[in-house]
Amino acid sequence: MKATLKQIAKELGVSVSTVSKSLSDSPEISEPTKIRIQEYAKLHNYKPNSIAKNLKSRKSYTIGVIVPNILNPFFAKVFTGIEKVAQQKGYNVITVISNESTEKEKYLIETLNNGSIDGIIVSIAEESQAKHIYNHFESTIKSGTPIVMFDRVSDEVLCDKVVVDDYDSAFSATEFLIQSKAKKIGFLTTIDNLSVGKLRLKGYQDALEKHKIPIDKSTLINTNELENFDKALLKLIQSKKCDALFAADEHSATMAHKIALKEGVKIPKELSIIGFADGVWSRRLTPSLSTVSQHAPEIGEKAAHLLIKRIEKKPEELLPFTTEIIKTELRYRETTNNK
Amino acid sequence: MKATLKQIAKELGVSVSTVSKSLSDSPEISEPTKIRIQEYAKLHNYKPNSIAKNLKSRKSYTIGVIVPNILNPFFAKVFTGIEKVAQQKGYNVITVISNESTEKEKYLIETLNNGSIDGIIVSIAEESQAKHIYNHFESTIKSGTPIVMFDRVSDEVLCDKVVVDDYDSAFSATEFLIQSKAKKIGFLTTIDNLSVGKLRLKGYQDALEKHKIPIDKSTLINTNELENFDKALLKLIQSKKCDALFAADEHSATMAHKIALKEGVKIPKELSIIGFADGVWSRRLTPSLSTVSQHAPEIGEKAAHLLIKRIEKKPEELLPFTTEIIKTELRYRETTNNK
DNA sequence: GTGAAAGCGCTAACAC
DNA sequence: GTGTTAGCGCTTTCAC
Repeated sequence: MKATLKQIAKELGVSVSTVSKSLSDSPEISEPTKIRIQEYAKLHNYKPNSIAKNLKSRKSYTIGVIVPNILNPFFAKVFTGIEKVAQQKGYNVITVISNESTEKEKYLIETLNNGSIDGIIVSIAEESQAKHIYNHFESTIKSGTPIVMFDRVSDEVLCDKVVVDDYDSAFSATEFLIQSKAKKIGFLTTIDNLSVGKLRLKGYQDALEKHKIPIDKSTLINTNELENFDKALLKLIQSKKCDALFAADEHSATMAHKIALKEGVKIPKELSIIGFADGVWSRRLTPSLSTVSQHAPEIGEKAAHLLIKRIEKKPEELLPFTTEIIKTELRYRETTNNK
Repeated sequence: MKATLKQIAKELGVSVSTVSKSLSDSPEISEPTKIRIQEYAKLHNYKPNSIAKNLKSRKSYTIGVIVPNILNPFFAKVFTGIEKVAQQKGYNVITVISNESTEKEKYLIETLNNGSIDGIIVSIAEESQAKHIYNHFESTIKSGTPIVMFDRVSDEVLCDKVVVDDYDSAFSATEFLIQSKAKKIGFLTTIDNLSVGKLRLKGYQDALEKHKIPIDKSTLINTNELENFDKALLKLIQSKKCDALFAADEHSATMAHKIALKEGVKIPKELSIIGFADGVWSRRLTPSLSTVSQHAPEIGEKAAHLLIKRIEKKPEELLPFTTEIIKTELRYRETTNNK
């Protein structure tokens, strides 16, 4: 059914190599035969079989992407960036979901690393970060498959990385709250066992310290068990201890928003909220949520560029590993007292 | 670097086929050699090159997925369903984004259909639906690559489909509003040129008709130009003509929510809202949004099952094309007057 | 200018 | 039990 070089060759009474050369417009072949063959190929809708080409070239022109959860709009946005660049550079993207599980992550990376991909872009599963299990990445790299990590990365693995300035942005966001006269700023997180979660907490703490504000542990909610988190948050908001909250992730930010409104707390008059969040939804909330925006598509683009650069480098040139930092942006919306 | 059958064969002084057979545990080979070879392979971390296998078997064990926009949580959720089933059945998923453009859709489907995928799952780009351009799908199917369409499908293309009962659910949702004593129910849509958009409008109209409620065109906002939509919606809400709104898509549903609150309209006392929407965010709004839930992951699972079934069928057995309908569910949250 | 042949890594029918 | 061979579809070197 599908046209192949062989069939075309047979049909036109020439050799396979003549057809191959004609279709790649080689100067070796005479114009008339080239034209004859090209027209025949077009007519029969010939498409070179990419699998055969890949086998020949020992490249798959495919990159594997492992994300913990595509429903998180941050990862979905990063993905659009990856896909865009891959597209431009002629690569396909195979996407798989680790579901935050180390076992699945291991399994996926091993199945991908069998020739079907030229390199991998990954954001580490929560479980792997919590338990510091990274050897599956190391063995993959050792086998010759390059890896680029983004957002959730590990110092223990030598590879290219793309991260956000989590520490700095948490610091600035906290400082912004201080400067807009917040007296007591609470911190909310459900991602305390992630690399990014720790950095955000540190940024918050250091900002308070810089302004000589003592840290009150009772205004810090720090659990990744969502039900307990919600209960603790309700109590904190009912206590009216805080006049501002900094949220390290989407769940805490939106829950703070929701519970405060439910409890009749005026936002931002009585309570300001800033949170890490992506996607259009922070704008859709009423009042709309002030956020730290992570430029997720750029992260994806950068990661794809780094990976493809490493895939396409000549073996002799060695490329030092880099860590790219994408700047965040504070988006002052309606849950903060802006000038 | 990477182990191949050839290398192993050379190293152990046996033939390639002996190695191949040993590794697939063929009974043809004696236990001692099998064990010797298997151990050597494990030691050197041998992995069969899937590209070579695919070339041999003329299958890629990969399915292509074309979505208009992965940032829409509906598509992200469908994707999780596809990925899950693919995973189970040993298939990879190559995901590409048409960005609602016919040209991109055409380009993508053609590049995918070169041997790198065994079949395609697609939700049609808006432009293609608006202009009724479907020949790229037809030619792909004719070339022997099966397609499964979901959500945005076309009667003009013969293939398997998975859809939601858009008409029925719009009908029931409207009827629910009528029964909860709404006097004037407006209709909002920004997806009027999509197949699903038309069905939802029809369901709304027929529900009104059944209850002998005249349709007032001035309460119907129907434009896919978002800025105009928002302006018209603001006017409609300010006019206080309606005491209920049915929204055919996420944008209209959330904008109605946002504008109503901004205008001081009490939800649901003065205005009820039901909308088509997916993802956790409708719950995060205050008041939380009542929705028509589309069971998106199930749609993806079903689509993947249908596609793989068709891919793996023997050529001699013909499989009639089916259209699966996934039931929706009304989620009564806080923007409606529930019993 | 055209074609034969080798080879990418693998499988499998067929010798021996 | 093990090896030889052919072939999946393609590219590319080398002969003619």
